[in-house]
Amino acid sequence: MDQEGTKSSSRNYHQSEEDLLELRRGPWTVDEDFTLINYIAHHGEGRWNSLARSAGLKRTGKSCRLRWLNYLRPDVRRGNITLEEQLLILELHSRWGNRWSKIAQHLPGRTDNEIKNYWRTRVQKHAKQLKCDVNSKQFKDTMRYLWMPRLVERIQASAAAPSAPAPSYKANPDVGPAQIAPTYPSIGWAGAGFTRENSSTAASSDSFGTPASDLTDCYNNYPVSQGGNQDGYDPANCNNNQFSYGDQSLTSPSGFFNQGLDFAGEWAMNGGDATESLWSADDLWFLQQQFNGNA
DNA sequence: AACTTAATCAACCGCCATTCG
DNA sequence: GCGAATGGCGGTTGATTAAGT
Repeated sequence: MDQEGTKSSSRNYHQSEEDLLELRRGPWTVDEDFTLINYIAHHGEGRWNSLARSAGLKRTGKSCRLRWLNYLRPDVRRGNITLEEQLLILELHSRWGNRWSKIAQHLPGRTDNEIKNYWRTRVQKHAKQLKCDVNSKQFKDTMRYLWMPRLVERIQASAAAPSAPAPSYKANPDVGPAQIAPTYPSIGWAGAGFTRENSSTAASSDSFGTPASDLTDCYNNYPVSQGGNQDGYDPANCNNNQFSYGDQSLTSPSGFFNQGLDFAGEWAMNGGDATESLWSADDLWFLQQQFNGNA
């Protein structure tokens, strides 16, 4: 068992290891950060417990590792999750579930913790609003046939003309002159002009009504699609003019969400206000009716 | 302005798998 | 081969901040 486990399990019986070593807990100070960064710069990562001791940090190795990986690492991206990242998270989560670390590997600079937080605070919130389980088929269909197309539409609209009304969404949409190549970071957008400095501003909002970045630069840096990866995730489904998910069609198999797609299109035709949350009161009413009628 | 509620996210917890001696 | 140490992961908590009343 690890140090923390030993510590917590013995807490009620005798003086804990934490007390003996006067281990610190809670938020990291600037000095601690500096010490950790400095030590890793000279000695590298790994062997976290001994690293913590050698560096003179009164922290557990776990705590040091977490602080480094989630916050101090130089390639950690901070700031709002972009539309593309949201789309990717939804897509990958539909494939792998709560495999946060695995999902994070496909979002350069994002940590599993950040993605996990995003999912819990944003996605699960909407499941709650819809009074359905986040793992239910209904909610998954909502994501796949309504939510993700909206994201795609917003990405396309932003790329085509950031200030113009968004085009209506259609299954197998023809993007037009924007010619975005919606490949995923897992297969190549890593780094390409996509840094902390240029990525996250509060210029617009995401599909949940939370701030998102100005995406124009990101599209310009999309690489040409490459082949499928080892996880069986085939980005070839995304060519230069279309965005589709696997089955090439965004028509719900049951027809359950086709109406939803229609109103998503209307939503877009009405301008898709950048400050609007994903679900308006009408949307919620509509979806709840759908759930109640189809549950 | 004061208070309450909601949202966010850094940090911790506990478990499991792997590595090490 | 075995037990301890360590690393890694997903789940949860709690402090802080923002928004609403």
